[in-house]
Amino acid sequence: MASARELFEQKGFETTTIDDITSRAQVSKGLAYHYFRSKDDILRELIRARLDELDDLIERMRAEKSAVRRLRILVSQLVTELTEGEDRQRFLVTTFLQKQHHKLVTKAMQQSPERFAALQAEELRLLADLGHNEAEKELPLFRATLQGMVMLYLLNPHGFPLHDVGELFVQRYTKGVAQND
Amino acid sequence: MASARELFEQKGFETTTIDDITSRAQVSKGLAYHYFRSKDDILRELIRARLDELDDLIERMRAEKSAVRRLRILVSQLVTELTEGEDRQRFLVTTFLQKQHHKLVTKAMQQSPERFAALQAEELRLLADLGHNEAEKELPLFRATLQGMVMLYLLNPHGFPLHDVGELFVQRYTKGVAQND
Amino acid sequence: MASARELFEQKGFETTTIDDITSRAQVSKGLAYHYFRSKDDILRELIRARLDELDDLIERMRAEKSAVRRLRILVSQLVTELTEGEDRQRFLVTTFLQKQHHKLVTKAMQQSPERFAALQAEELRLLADLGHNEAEKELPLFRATLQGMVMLYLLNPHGFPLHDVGELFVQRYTKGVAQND
Amino acid sequence: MASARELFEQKGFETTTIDDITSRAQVSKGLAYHYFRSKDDILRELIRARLDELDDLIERMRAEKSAVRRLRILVSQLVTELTEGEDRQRFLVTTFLQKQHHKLVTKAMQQSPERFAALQAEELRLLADLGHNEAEKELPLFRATLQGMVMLYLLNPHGFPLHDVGELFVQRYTKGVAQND
DNA sequence: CATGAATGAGGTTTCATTCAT
DNA sequence: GATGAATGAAACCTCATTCAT
Repeated sequence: MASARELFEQKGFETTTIDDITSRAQVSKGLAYHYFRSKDDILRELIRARLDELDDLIERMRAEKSAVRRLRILVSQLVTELTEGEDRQRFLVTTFLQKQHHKLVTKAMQQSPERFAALQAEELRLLADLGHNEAEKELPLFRATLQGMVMLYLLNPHGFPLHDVGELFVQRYTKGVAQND
Repeated sequence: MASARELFEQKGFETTTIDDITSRAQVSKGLAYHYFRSKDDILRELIRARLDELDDLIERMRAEKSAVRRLRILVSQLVTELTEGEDRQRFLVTTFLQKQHHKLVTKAMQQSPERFAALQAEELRLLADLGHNEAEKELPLFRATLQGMVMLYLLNPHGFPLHDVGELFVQRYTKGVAQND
Repeated sequence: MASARELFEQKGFETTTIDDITSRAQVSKGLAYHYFRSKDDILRELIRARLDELDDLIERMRAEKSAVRRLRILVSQLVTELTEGEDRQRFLVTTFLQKQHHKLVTKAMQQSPERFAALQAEELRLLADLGHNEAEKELPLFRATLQGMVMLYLLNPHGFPLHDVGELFVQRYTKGVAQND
Repeated sequence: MASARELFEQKGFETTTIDDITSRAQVSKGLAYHYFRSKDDILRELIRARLDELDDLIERMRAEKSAVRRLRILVSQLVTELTEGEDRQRFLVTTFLQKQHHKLVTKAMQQSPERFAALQAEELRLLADLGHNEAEKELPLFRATLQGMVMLYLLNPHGFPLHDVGELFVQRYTKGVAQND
């Protein structure tokens, strides 16, 4: 799975062959099919593993009391993931977008829908705690800006001032909130 | 090219075969190679055609005096493109993101770099006219939010209130600006 | 198709590879798939071609007036096919029998069901003309014996006196019938 | 062996995998190779087991005095085997026919050639007792009809009146023979 | 300008068999 | 006896590309 992930990230799913994967992992081609039913199945497992990581983020946000610090957790998670695993994020975004993977992605996401509900709940609570009286209305815009930061960075890493924009984003959403709230 | 575009949008580039394209276009396989050097070449041409469309947007923004209306042009262009050509936008975003297309995309973009400079200039002017004294600093965040709207809509068209968010976005950026400014 | 037929007859369908077929036919593997959708499709076409040959037999029986001579046509057709194309008959019988080919065979047969009706009509007429007042009742036994000759010959060509048994079969069914009827 | 037999009968020998067999039998793949040298070896054993069953038939014919009843034993054995184990018979016939199994079949048959001699002797005695003065000459035709009944039934079970034809066959061969002979 | 037959490298997948445990 | 991870050869099939016509 590690080999597959690295190659998918570097060359894309369709462009990576089973041979690529198994020879990088130093196992036989047959073994791959002993553990995975198909190439698609490998992708499925990778996505599942990725979604599992969300739980950690949710946990950390739940544990933190201060709204401002929760916002910082969210933003710094995003910044870290991007700067440390640019290719990975690129791969994930394109995979989730591509229509031909839609079924596969949907199925993987439905395996634990409560995860997404929990994340959304955390985000709503965050916005409310930051002083928004219409958190539901604000949420999509809030999310859009975060997601857009990801996108613009991925499209042109050197041309997008990720840290600065992140900081600006935090400032904008914490204006008028006591740092220790 | 129309057939290719439709198929790329529906099934993705790698998954679409020359046979798919030519049989949809009701021409022979040989003819495709009479006009295009390779499958990649078809993609190249499609991207070029797409980038040409940017000029129109720039032109319309240049022609409009009111900053608020210019902002509305930008947002409504985005909304229209998304709602009328969801698949197309999805395809474009993924193509631009994917590493294996990077060379191809870069080359297409370098064929007229002034285009992007012009668009950026328009956006800066817009922000300044809307009252931002540090337009350069604001621009990335401004763009991120727009780009993020695109992304969230593409990831889940029915779950993202595109029109509402667009409206909210316009309001936020026009706060304190006279409508006829 | 000729190469495929020969190889299927010699080595069986599953045991014959596309490579076997194309290298015997001295064409590329790709070409086989230009004309046939799959390996199964090749088999389908071969069966169809075989069934077409039935028409010739039916025609010859229709043209002949004498019942005895018609019986001789039927038997000698069987003998000739067996002695001249032992492997071919073996292949056909096993193909028609095998459950995994059932769908394929059924479909091929349904493409012209009138053929089998015509053959059956000819056989009934033959039995009636040979003096059987209950031709319908006799037909299955008549056919069984013919089919059994095929089988026993195929199971052990050198151990089964095909010509003698054929002659005996003709005699038994023409007993009491004037040679010139 | 039971799992193998059932699967071979349903899907054919080549189409059945060792995995199919062992997972149906709920044992490990390794265990299959502990008991059988190869997949072919499993088939070999199955054929041997089948041939052993012939002894029972021979025994029952030897034990019966009345020729007519012996004939009935033979025919009813055939009818029972067909109606109760259609797939099995189909599989056996195709296996014996297929050239690629020839060696294997031949070897299995040579392990007790006396069996076939005994059966043939019984059949000859039967024909003689039924009043045929040239039993040797009649035998192939006699066998052909029986074998043909098997074939026609297997080719189209619902379309072939097995019981009626069996009865007609018995009548024809017992014409003029006292029932208690 | 137009066709489609032809190629062949390379892709995914299957499977009998082996072997360390 | 029993397991199942591991192998690798070989199967079917795909497809971008070429080229004679």
